[in-house]
Amino acid sequence: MKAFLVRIKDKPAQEITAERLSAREALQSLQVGGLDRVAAVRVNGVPCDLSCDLGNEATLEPIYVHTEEGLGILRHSTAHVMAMAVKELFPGIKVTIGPAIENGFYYDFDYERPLKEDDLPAIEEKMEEIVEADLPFTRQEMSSQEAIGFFSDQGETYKVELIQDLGAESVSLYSQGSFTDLCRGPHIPSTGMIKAFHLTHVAGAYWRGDENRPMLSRVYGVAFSDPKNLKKHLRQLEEAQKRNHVKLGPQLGLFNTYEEIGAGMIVWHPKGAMLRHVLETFEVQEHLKRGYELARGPQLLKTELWKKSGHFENYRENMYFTEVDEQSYGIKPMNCLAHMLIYRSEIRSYRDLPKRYFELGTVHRHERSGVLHGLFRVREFTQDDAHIICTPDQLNGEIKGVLDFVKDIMGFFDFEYDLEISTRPRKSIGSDQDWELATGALIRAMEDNRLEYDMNEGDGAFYGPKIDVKLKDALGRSWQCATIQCDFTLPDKFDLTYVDKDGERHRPVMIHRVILGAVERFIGVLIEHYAGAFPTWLAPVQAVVLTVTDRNIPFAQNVTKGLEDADVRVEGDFRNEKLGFKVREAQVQKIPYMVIIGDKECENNQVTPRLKNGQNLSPMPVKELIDRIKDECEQRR
RNA sequence: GCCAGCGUAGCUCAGAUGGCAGAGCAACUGAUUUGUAAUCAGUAGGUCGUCGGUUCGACUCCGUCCGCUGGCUCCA
Repeated sequence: MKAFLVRIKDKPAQEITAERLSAREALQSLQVGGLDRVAAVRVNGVPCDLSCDLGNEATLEPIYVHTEEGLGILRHSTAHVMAMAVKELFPGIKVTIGPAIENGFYYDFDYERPLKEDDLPAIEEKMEEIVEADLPFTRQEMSSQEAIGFFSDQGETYKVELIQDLGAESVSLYSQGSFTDLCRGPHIPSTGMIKAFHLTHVAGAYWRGDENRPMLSRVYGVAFSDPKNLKKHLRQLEEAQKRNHVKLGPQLGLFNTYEEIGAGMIVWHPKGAMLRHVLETFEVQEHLKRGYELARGPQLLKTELWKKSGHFENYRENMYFTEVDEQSYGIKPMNCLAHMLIYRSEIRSYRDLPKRYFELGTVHRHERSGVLHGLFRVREFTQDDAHIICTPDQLNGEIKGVLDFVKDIMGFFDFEYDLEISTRPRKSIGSDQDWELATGALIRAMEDNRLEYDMNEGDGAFYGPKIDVKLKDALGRSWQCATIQCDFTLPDKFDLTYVDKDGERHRPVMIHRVILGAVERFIGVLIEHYAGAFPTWLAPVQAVVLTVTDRNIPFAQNVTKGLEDADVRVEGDFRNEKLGFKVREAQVQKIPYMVIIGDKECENNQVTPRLKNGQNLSPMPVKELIDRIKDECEQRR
């Protein structure tokens, strides 16, 4: 018999004498409630199975299945259940990896044919059986060599590869029923804890994300500790779908794509073009306020220049080329080159720096066809791009300035965002020293501004490291918007200089940066953020004048004219229809103000505004409405 | 690019197993003159994404191309 000293975190310890003691037994004797809802347990901070044996002293924290961490474990276990079901249904199929992910789980399989959506019901049915059977998850340790033998015998070559790559002495295996998987764990006690799950979709996925390796079948699913939560989740997905900019955009007359024009090319309809115009005007103002100068380069630049900059060498696959008068030209995928030449067109003094050139620059990039998506990934887009050329001493201050700019704009739109620093990619130019310097500058600026960030190794631009700002769409997918990139190489390649106090020429450094990122993508995020109901200052149509009857048309025309003259973006709906019909249409179009004109209004020379939330304002003179709208525009509400 | 799903009227969608292409909304015409989310009636509208094949016959089956959607390490 041994003595075990156990406690729940922050509670008094209890001594238990036993031959051996599992975490479950300890929790029982510590009288922890709701044990049937405990997915796993932290033992001295390490996540473990409930069945794990404790050492002689242990601080325990139960992980309940409804918590985020508990759900992750439940989902991971559900992935194992799915793998078991799939192996039973498709003999000879190979399992690979199956982690829990945000909002669900997946498992990748290799089979003689790709799995299809039609296969899912059968898999779900089989999973149901496994859950019903309430099979316990059991863990065993095995030496890597033994485990390799074990999986080789089953033909599970991917597992063998994983174990070899791990390079550990021993590995852990988890089994439920006849199914055994290589896994770190922990897992839920038994399959019966899975109260609700649903397989959502299948997709192809390369083994280890590498397109040179086999294409696997990935099955995605969700799992919950309570069927109610599954229903809730599915409802939320439906709600998110209503915000989908790919649907809303064309419905609201903002933009469309045309098969006959080409993939990844957006056509802006009048309302969308107006929205862009408002946003771009705002952008220009915000830049001018912050000491940027406007600049503008052409779409076509000689291929020779792209060779000089390194784009031809490093970015060619993403570029379009054409020939003009037997000269090769490249369509710009970035805006920097013209700005370099603008800088170089004069001798620059240290007194002139920093130079900040801003351009709403339209670029073309050849994105792979499969990644195109609505406004979020397109082949032609406009960046709110700027290049800051400064002395090395100014670099930190300039980066911090841009970070503040980003914070202002994102705060202005009420966006939450994540920050990421990306480091040197395999295909890149420049010396190690410059890369270190540049990466260090980014990290320092982040830390000076006390910002939290993730590291994304090897994902930088070919000419320098970058800070990325990521926003989430309605479905929780994150998209890069703002980015700040340090560049020591282009100033070198273009021999940019400034004359310093010492009278000598020195090399400036450069920052590439965008705030919104691509106007297209940003508008996509905006549409989803506002669910298409834009605030007054952004709304392409701010007001629609609605007549009750034909008698009211002359006055309504006056009102419309008055609003137009005051630069309100207004439309008139004088059709011979019932008011309810016209209100409905304006509502569906999410127009901020409906201006109702009936006999009463005509008599009193007033208008009755109806807000898109359904609220009626009391009748007022047109002037008052104009002031109200103007005020909202000024305050950008 | 690769894997899966999808493409029928301007929009949303029906159209078992191959046998003359349908509805609602929108559009147009007329009636109605309307007070806060759909007034009524009529008319018109389609090379079933493209091109090719199989077949007596293809929206339907096969192939090609075009386009759209989801996904392509959140690491056992």
